[in-house]
Amino acid sequence: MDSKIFNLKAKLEVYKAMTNGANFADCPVRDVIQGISGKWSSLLVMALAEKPYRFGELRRLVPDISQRMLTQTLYDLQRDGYVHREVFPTKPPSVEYSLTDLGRSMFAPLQMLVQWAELNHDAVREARAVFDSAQA
Amino acid sequence: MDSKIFNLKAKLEVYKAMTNGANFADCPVRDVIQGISGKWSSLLVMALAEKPYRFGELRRLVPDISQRMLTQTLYDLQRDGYVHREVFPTKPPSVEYSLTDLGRSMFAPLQMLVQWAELNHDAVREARAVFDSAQA
DNA sequence: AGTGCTGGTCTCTTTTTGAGACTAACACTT
DNA sequence: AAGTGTTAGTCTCAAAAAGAGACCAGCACT
Repeated sequence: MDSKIFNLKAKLEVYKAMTNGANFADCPVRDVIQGISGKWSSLLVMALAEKPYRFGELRRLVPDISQRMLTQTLYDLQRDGYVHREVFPTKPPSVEYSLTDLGRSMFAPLQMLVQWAELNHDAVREARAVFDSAQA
Repeated sequence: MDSKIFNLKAKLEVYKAMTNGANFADCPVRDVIQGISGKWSSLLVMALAEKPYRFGELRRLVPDISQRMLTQTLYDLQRDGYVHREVFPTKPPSVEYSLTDLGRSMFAPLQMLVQWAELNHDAVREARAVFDSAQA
């Protein structure tokens, strides 16, 4: 019998209707936030907010990023319009990455979060310690 | 000969020394940011900022999260002290998730970023369109 | 000729995530 | 009493993403 399955489907439709306009599935905010919430994105934006950097400089500045992820994250940031990539015809050619106006504009609120992180690092670390010892 | 390797190692030490105090490898900010920069973390914090939710409600609110990732992200947020988890002895037992004071405190700067995302969604989308057509 | 620099790409392995079946204990319906 | 529904998860397996490291071209310096 698929009466069970049918009922389930009906319920799902109800849920969909109930949450329409209030759910987060097709949210423009998500579209933007996901682009900057990657593991390395915010870090690179923070670095580039200080000053433009070359590829190798960034690699040395963030030693535990793989070259592969550095390339890709910079590519993604460039695609979303946060970062400008400029190739200089030196030998060997060098590539400089810098924030665009959009990137700088996005860095402003990001910096709020970074400041919060600085101030509350200890609180988070203690929360972890408490939680871990409670679990044990 | 490993003179090549030796030189490389020496250089790496130099780089390490050069960037000490200025690199991002052991940054307390990173420690905090990474915890909230996951794919689902900020989204769930945003939802819980509105009001407390139960497990199933969150799942319906964010239809494209897997149950597995919902469980795990909530666990991580709880461990870092952003989220409080309370089990009610109903039948079947229900579990309510809510933001802690730390969570609400973190949501304040996060909201700045969300507002920026709302305002600049179109700019990002256009940057992508421009970039993609330039690549083609 | 050998070594280094540049900014990558390619391949392989490990980790993370997603999809979906499955659970226990109880309530309500039939 | 059997069947269905609810709850908040866990478990397993497949797919996607990330990390590690070799490799590349082109030129400079020794």
